[in-house]
Amino acid sequence: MDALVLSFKALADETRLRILKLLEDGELCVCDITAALDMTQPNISFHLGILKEAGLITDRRQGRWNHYNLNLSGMLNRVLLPTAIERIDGEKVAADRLRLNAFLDAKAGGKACCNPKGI
Amino acid sequence: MDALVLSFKALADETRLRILKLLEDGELCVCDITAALDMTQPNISFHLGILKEAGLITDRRQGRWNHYNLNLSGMLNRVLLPTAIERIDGEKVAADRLRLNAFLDAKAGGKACCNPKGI
DNA sequence: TTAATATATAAACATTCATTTATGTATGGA
DNA sequence: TCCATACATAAATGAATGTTTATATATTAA
Repeated sequence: MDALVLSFKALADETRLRILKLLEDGELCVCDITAALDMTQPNISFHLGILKEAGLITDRRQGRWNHYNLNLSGMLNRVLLPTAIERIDGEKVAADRLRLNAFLDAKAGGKACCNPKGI
Repeated sequence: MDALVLSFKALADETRLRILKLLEDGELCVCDITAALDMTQPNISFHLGILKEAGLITDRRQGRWNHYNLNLSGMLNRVLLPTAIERIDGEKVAADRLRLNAFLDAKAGGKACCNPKGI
């Protein structure tokens, strides 16, 4: 039962649902998510830690980047993740997408990853 | 998204999962649940309030008794409740069932509802 | 090898949540 | 009408959680 509580606790937070929603379209690194949600990096790392601890996401280290992905393995995750993601919506989610795209564009423009605007 | 967070918050607590598990077999009044979980009555009422607020259970007042039921209406509940209840298990759940049955037997024996042992 | 980048971790603080104790309210029986 | 019962609500406390600020670690580039 503990694992079940851990999963529900991880899902019981708006910030973490917003992160899962972004991951629906594929893996992202911490700086992508930080830019998209417009929050501090340690805060995002904290929430990613909780999602990972609950087994809802996996991480893949590559150099200094840590890429996070949805973990769709296991019966519980295959029920909970689509059920949740399907219902995550609203103004914040739309704004997250806009900021993420702007950030990814800046990255593609050849600038540094976590500081694409050179600030 | 708020309603979704509310649902997950309600499910993210062991005590509330134990209550849902008991309700799987049919409606119960507050004193039944209080006896089964061996907790204080205001604490049980607190948790029932959160489950009701999240729409996971309904209540039916009859005289001085308030009977609570699983609310299986709505797509989200029809996914979440079975998914959760199916996975709620362990020693505490077994002990809850034993205490509940003892309490229901005492009630059937003609004693007062919330104080079947006359203490 | 020095500096910058990406991320994690730690400490401090604020907030939310669970639990207990105490009290209020409504219902039904004596 | 009075009392006991079933439950809810309020206040107080303690524990868990989220957020920020500061710092540490690891990797890459210059």
